[in-house]
Amino acid sequence: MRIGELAKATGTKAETIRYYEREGILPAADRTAGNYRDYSNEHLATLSFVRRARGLGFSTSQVKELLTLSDNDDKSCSDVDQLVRQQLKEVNRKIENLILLRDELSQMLQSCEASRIGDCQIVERLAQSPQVWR
Amino acid sequence: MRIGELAKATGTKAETIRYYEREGILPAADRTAGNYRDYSNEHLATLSFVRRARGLGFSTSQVKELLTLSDNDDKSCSDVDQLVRQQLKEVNRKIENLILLRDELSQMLQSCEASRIGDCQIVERLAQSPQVWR
DNA sequence: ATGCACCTTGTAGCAACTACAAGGTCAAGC
DNA sequence: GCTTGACCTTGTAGTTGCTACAAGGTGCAT
Repeated sequence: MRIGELAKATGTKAETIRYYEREGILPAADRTAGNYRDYSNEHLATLSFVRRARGLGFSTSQVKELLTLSDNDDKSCSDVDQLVRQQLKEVNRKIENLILLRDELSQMLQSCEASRIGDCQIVERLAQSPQVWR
Repeated sequence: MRIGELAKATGTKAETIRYYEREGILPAADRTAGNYRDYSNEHLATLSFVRRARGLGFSTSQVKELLTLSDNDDKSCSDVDQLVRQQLKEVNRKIENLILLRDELSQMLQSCEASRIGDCQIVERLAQSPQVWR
């Protein structure tokens, strides 16, 4: 299949696929007589894997690692497990930070509500300290 | 104050401050006889504002908007409110996605636990469809 | 006058794409 | 057989928000 078809099948832009090839994430495809890339079902499977892992927040280098790990089956399981665990930790960290952030933002909005009659405090809140800003 | 002092006071690298100046986020400072940047307390307040807003996940262009909004006091409150609301929505979206992601990752780990004796399913799970990957 | 911390500008790098530009290929329609 | 249009090729530059040099200037203490 040609790059456009693969792109459609995986929801990836053709340019991104070429980028993955340049970066060694996706193996290079065969070429047709007219120098078009010609992808196999293995490519399709690999690219799906890559997109899914990226969607789960793995970096491209982690994805590369996952790919090589899944190539040699023995011993790989604990390494893969390790990577997933690390990623899970990272995700939890992000969630916690975002929740703090959400709380701050909604407090800002509430302080705006509260002072409908006067002028809202959002800018002051952002400026944080009670000094007049500008 | 010189750039290093401002940097220390706000927890920003000097290079980042110069970057903000180039990008028009922070107004240019006066210069000393020796061509060093010489910052005022207003700069300090503005930079604190910028860092705080960035820390809350506002993009640099949103920060610029917030800065200009807070410059002309009238009418600004509802616009600021709007920006904060938008940001809050975005943050909630991110949190939801991350929670989905977390669930998937921990399910992966559990399927690994479950099949201690056999080989773990993580790679298969990533590959998603039951086709053999590679 | 010499060392050192600090400053200046300019440029390049990071991640992970995305967006051109300028040109080649291929099938369909007239 | 020739054109049109969709698709493909390579290469390069842009995006966001910094960060990291390199090569040189300033300011102050010893």
